[in-house]
Amino acid sequence: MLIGELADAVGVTSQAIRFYERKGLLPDAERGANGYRVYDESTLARLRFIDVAQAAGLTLSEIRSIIDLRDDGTVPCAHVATLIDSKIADVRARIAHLAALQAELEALLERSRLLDPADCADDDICHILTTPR
Amino acid sequence: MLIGELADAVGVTSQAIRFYERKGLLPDAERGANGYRVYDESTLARLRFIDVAQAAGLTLSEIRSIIDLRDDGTVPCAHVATLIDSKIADVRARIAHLAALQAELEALLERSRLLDPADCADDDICHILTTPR
DNA sequence: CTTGACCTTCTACCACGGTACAAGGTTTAG
DNA sequence: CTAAACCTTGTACCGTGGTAGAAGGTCAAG
Repeated sequence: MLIGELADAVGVTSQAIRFYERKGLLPDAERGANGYRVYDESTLARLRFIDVAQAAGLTLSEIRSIIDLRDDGTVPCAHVATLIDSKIADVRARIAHLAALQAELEALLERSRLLDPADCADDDICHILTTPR
Repeated sequence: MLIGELADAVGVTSQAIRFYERKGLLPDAERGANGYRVYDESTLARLRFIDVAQAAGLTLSEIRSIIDLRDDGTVPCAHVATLIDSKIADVRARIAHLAALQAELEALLERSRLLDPADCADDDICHILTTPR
C-alpha cells in the first residue's frame, strides 16, 4: 500500500501521515525499490488507533506515550487509565471555566439591552463591557 | 509615563504593550526626544479595556474591531452586542462538545476497570480505547 | 566614570496539528 | 513521447497571544 492509498483508506492526507511519522507516532516506513513508503495493515490499524485516541481528546504526544509503551512491550492500560483520568479533570475544569464565561456573557448581553448607546462615553470605548457591575 | 511604568500599572509586560501596538490595538505611541514611548492616561484606559474584553473571551482581533469602530467615530454598541451574541453561541457549542467528550471519557474509564489488561492484544495497541462499544 | 536599569529595534521561538509549496523523481496510460 | 498522477525531501506558513534574546542607545545615581 502506498501512502496515498493508506491516506484515502483512513481519511487523512499523505502529508499528515508523514507528519505522524516525523512525530514518532508511526514507525519509519518500509521503502520500495523506488524509495516510496510501503505500508501494510498494521499501519492502517495504528492510524485508526490514532484517530480513536484523538477523538477521545488525547493529544498527539499523549498518544505517542501510549504507543511508546506498547512498542517497549509494556501493556499500556494503566497509563491509559491515568491519561483518561487527568483528561476528565481537564475537561471538567474547562467546562467550569466556559460555564462561568457563558454566564458573564449573558449578563453582558442583558446589560447591552438596558444601556443606551447615547451614554457610551468616548473614553471607555464601550460601556457595555466597561460599566462596573 | 514610560512603557515600563504603564506596564506595571496595568499588570502586563512592556513587550505585550509593544505587541498590542503592532497589532493595532493601541495607537502608535508618542515619542519623547530620546525616542522612548510616552503614554498618558488614555492608553492606560485602553489597556484596561483590552483586559476586560479579553476576560469576556473576546480575541484580540475582535477587540480590535471594536476599537476601530470607536476610532472611526462610530458607537460600537451594536457591534459589541453582536460579538457577544456569537461568542455565547460559540461558548455553548464548546461546552456541548466538552460535555460529550466528558461522557465519553467517563465511559472509557469505567470500561478500563472492567477490561482485563491480559486481554489487551498487541495489534490494537490499547483495548480500552479500541474495543467497540 | 561606571554601573545598572531603563529604553529601542529586529528576529526568532513556544504549543498545537497540521497545510502548502517548491523542486525534483517515478510510474502509468494513451 | 508526453501528460497526469503519483511519490520524495525540505522548508515555510497558518492562528493565538504573546515571550525571549541580541545588539545597541539613554539616563540617573554614586
